[in-house]
Amino acid sequence: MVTLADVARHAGVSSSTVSYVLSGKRAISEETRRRVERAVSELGYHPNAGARALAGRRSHIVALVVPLRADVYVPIMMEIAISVTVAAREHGYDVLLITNDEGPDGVRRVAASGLADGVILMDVELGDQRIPVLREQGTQTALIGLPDDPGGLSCVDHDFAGAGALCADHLADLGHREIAFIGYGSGVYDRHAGYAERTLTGFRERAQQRGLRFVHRPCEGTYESTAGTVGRILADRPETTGFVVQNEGAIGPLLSLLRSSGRTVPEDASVIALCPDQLAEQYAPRLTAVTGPTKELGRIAVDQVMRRLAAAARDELPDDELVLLTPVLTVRESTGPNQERA
Amino acid sequence: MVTLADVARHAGVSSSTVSYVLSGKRAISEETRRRVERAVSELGYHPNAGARALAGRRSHIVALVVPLRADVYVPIMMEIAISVTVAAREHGYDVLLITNDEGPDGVRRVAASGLADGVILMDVELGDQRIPVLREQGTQTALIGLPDDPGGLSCVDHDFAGAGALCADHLADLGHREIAFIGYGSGVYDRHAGYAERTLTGFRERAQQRGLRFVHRPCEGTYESTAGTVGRILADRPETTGFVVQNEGAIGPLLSLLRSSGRTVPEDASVIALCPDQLAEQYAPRLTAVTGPTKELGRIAVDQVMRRLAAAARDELPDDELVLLTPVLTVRESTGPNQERA
DNA sequence: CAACACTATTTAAGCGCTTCGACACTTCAA
DNA sequence: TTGAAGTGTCGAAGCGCTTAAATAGTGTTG
Repeated sequence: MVTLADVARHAGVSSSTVSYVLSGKRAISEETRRRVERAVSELGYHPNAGARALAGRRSHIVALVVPLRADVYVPIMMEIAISVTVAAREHGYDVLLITNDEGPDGVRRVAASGLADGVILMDVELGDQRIPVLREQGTQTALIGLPDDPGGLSCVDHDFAGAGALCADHLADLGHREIAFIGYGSGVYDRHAGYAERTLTGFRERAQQRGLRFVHRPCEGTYESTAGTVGRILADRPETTGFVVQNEGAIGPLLSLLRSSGRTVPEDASVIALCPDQLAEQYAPRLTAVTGPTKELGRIAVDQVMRRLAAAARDELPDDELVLLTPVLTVRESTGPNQERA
Repeated sequence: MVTLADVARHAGVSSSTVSYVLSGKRAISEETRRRVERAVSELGYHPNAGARALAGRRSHIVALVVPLRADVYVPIMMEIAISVTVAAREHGYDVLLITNDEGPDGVRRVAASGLADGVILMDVELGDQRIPVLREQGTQTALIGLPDDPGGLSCVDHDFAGAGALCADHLADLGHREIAFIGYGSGVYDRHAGYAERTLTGFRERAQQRGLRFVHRPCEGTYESTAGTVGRILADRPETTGFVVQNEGAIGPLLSLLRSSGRTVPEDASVIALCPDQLAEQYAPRLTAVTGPTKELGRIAVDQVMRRLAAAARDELPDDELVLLTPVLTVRESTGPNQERA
């Protein structure tokens, strides 16, 4: 193993000089810098992470806490995880993956041991148990999601309420008056997952403003469950011409069911999905969809943690930031004017 | 911050005694052990990770290298990542997430800095550049996937060849003679992704043994691409009654296209998918599918790394293990006897 | 030209833990 | 009764790095 001292000897300087060259925390002459850099690359030196963490009181690691649950669309989680990792690397940080099965203890362990300098929490629930732990540890934290009380933390999330409103507006603009909102399984609403509630609230408020009649139906996302839900909607409210789907698993079944009930999309029924564009493109017809910039979520969360860390290093009190990303409506082939009213 | 020394003082012993209580590496009297344990919990002590890594020359971290590419079914990657993380925790290890955009350098950095004690590589390609790096660093490594030369490494993977053979057998048993294999995009085959090639080889060999005629068609997995591919198959080989799909994105389109070409599944055409059961259940009709135990992959990879680490700690040469997990065929509603031949 | 400021480098003191060897004490066979 | 072996605890030396303080060298200024 090559150490700082080896590099120093090889370059003919003291080891602190090497350290300063590497960290840039002190002025170093051009000549010395070059000698050190040559020694570093000739010896293939990589600073020992443990020693660096111990002496520098910084691990250069952020922990990313991911949910174990699979009731959210998994590719999104992965996309966030990857964008967090890539963004963290740009700050010289690595990412530790923590699953939520340890609960608040996992977060405490990682923060208290100094394993991670900061924490990014995904899938935040209202009244999340991990938040008080992080607050009391004084760990720099960013949430992907919105808690009830974001004091002392930075947050970033999609503007789900705005996304819901966008759906309502689009269907209203097309002349639809009778809408069905097919949501996540009831478990998701039971645990007050913010994204589900906020989407629904945003949709509901705008729907009321625009004079839409609508029902919200939770749906587990399996074929059976969707068949039951959609069947009941079509039976009870045959006038329904607009469908909003938030549960990715329900999209395929919904389209099949509409077709087999004799309805053509978009002539007889309009379908708008709250899902990533990639998924929306996979169906026939391609789906009009509302989505937010997922990769940005990860990147912004990392930036927030880094800013907090930098402030704390200067002994300042970090700002609590709150960023909501604007959702985008992409009109494709699954929505059209309400023919009934023509 | 609470340190070992604080705990020692509070318990009235020396700090080495506390260390031995915690590590169990030396005999400690019942009485002392209890006093120390009480002090630990009263003070809320968590050993400093950096110091532990430095002194013990073990970071208690394994790196998991995930692909950036999205051409494999992402939920599987996530499932593996999570099972790795959970399994690692059971050994007292944490997981560092590394994306492949750093290439071999990422792996080198993490290994050479002692940030990770071991590495788990996903999405291994034939002739993978990261493998020689790991070998020369002497890092304990497990691969999820099979490289061309697994010397000095442990490997675990699904038995994709077996999975391909299982598909051929099932269709042959049902009397199908003219099969289309709808694979991944051609890029996947171009980079010699092992899983794609091995599935195809396993299928091809068994198909030949069983006297099946078949074509293999790469397919990007979008609706358009699948429509083109399937359209050509139906036009060129109208006798085709069996379909094997490996690209998850192509499943939905394939089913739609068969339906709109007037073919009923499974009466007129049998479809068998190489995909997770959860996905197979989502379609109508539910798909007969071949899949392997994904969670096991992560767990076994972790076990392999831990065994290698333990052997290396005893100054032994770790065994190279190679585990192939047997795939399982689940017959559902999308396959049936070939009616043409009746 | 002394006094000073400024720059570049070194010295040395830890960071909090693990672990080796030493030591005190007990037990037991010779 | 003594030496050997075993048991439980402690002291101290690092692990490889960062950083404050000291030092040496180099101009600048009154």
